[in-house]
Amino acid sequence: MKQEVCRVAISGATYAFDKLYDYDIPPELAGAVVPGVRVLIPFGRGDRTREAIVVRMGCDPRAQYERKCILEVLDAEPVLDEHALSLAAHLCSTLFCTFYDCARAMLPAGLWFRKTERYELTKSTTEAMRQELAATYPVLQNFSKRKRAIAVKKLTELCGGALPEQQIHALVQQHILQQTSTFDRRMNDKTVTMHRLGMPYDDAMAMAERGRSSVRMDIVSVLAQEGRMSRTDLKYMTGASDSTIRAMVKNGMLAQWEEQTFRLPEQPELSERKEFVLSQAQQTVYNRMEPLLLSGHPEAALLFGVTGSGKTQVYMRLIDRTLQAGKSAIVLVPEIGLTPQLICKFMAQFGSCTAVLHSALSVGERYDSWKRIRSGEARVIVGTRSAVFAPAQNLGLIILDEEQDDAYKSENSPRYHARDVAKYRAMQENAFVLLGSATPAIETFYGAETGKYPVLHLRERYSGAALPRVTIADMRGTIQQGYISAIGPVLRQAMQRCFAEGHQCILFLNRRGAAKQVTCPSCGWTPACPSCSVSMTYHSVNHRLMCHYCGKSIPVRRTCPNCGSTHLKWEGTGTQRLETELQQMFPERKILRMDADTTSTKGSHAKLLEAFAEDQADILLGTQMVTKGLDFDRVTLVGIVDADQSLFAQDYRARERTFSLLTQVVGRAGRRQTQGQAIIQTYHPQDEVILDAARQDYERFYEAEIERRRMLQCPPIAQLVVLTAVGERERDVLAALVAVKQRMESLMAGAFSDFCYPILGPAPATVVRVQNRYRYHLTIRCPDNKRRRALLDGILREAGASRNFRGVTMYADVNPMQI
DNA sequence: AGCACGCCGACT
DNA sequence: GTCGGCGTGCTC
Repeated sequence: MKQEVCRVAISGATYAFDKLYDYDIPPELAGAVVPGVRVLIPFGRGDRTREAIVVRMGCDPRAQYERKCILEVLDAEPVLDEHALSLAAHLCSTLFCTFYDCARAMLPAGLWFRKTERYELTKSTTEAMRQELAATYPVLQNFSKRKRAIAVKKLTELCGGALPEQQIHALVQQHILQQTSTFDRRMNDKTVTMHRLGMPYDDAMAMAERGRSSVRMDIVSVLAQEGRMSRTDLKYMTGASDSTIRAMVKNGMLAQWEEQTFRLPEQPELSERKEFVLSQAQQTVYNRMEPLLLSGHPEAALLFGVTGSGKTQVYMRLIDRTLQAGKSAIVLVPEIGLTPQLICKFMAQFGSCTAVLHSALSVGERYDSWKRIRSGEARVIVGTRSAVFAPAQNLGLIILDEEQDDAYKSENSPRYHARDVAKYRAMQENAFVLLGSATPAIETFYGAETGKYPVLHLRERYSGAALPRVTIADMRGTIQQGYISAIGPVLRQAMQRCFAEGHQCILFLNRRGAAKQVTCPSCGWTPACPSCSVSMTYHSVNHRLMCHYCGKSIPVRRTCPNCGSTHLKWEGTGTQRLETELQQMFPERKILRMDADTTSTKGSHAKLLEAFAEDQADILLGTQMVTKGLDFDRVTLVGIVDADQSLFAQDYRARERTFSLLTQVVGRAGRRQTQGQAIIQTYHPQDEVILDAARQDYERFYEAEIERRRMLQCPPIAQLVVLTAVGERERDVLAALVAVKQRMESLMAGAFSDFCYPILGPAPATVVRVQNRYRYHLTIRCPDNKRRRALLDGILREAGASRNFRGVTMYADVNPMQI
């Protein structure tokens, strides 16, 4: 009988040596080795055991090397089916990532195994030999013939904290000891480490004072106040490090235990399916989509519906039809935490055949969902970005809600866009991709315009509510009029009127966090993070300065360390400061603030929204978070405090993001009978983006923007590949990029003369230094084709293998969201 | 990455 | 003489 062979992708490979390796299949494993199962194989000179995935049967026919043998098969059934394997291969070649990067994105974490390395005496070692050798190698005292293998961790402990590596190495060489590895399933529930004081307050404080440790004293007083706190929060509040807390647990000052993390409430009552009636407009677009869904070919469409036009009902009807046709559907949402209302609707409608995939689930829960999906039991899958990989059986429909959202692009390897993956899957599995948005991504609309897929419009709000009346409030000159406030006179009056009518309002701050910077007016000093090239911002909750990139925090200073001035200035309109200001402006009104600070604990987001919906506050104040999928009957006024903030970022998508944001926020006003009002405060009332957003005129915005993209040669007109280098030594990082640029240019002059495009850079990344690592990049503006893949593949493999680039890692990102 | 092999300095 | 430094090249 012919010797069986297969080709595998190995775990833990870098891009430089990530390729298929051929292995023999021992006869006893013959039936068990099929494409998609994970196996253990010996790899490298040292034949260390590694995990691998069988990608296909057979081998490289021209192979002249000797093959090794598969050791073990880990799965009874493939974890990746044929579609998934070919999708992974496609992602590797287009996104320049390793096969295992893809596998990690596609499979639930609960499936991964933890490798435990153990040592044991070899069979041929006698007790006499062991005793004799123990004189020279004391580590042998821990072993006996009867005892099973000892895990490295245990052995380290037995040897007093340090593993005697030389001894072990020598003993392995002499075939006295051998290493074995086992892979244990880890399915631990997601838990959070909690702390409280481990002794009475006075004793703990005395201990901390004796050690003259201010951090410990802080920890003790914070815990005395709060009683109990998670380790994450404790670190946030006090700036303590893990090691400090661990030491305090060890000496008894703190107690520690594990607690289950919050989970989304399991299915809200499996109520009877609500029959809903589609409006005329909804029915019209549904009628156009149904044939696409049932065509049996790959299809796509853009559902372009203004905010409040009832896209969700159309989705529901489509999913219903998909299920009737015996197929399954995947619904992607940008961020599950922000759309609890949507999830509940789906759960209520499709009940037990729904599976939700998101990060708040425990590892075990996610694994269970994955199994339910793979078995075909769950046929409606609602989830975030990575749910696009869900092993849906007989896939018929993929919906991307709010398809323009940046959250659909992965920030780390594999750097995929869920929209592209959805299209690829649709292509393979003859499914229908529906992109839904009120402000489609420029590239999506471009695709529709160039005839790749149809656009279906929902131009009116469901139930005929009018779009809000939008006012642009010119903020120029308000300071001269005596208003130093962030709330200008126009918005202020509108708010007063709104409250007088007994309504609620939403105020939107156009920035990421509660940014509040500290500066010294006399010398210009500003606190900078010691490990990142950004300044630190003030957080009132813990009264500390924080770095938003690495999370480091330091206590607030009263004096400038540079010049000694005691008049430090607190700058910027963070949500926190605005809250204070609003409270003074409207003392009798209740304000809910929603930002990274107030929603740091899981579930607090939903609680805040609930409180607002139940009328417990008059003003909802927040950042990006208030823009998503909220639907409140009594909100008639929306104020955008600082519309300009995101307008002038230097990257090419800044205008698009601003337009989308403003349009979404404006759409939050008046979703029922009453016509709402939106007020956009700006210092640039003439800017086209502001004007177009105020008019809610997407097409006009699109025309201007696509023209800009054409001028700038940016996506979707041209494509960008950004090569980033990261390393601790700045000049090494730059040198590596200069070398790579030269190499590419010489290739483009020679073997790749048919693929010659300008290379820009090296340029510093937006934040040059993060956690003491410098990042620079090259930008190549070139089309996506075989030649590009070949060129970049070669470059990245060379760079990864080269010794000259030690300490510098390099990766490519295709059409990144931010440059 | 992680490991073995190989070729030069300061030790028993 | 040898133990061990880390530069180099390979991984089916």
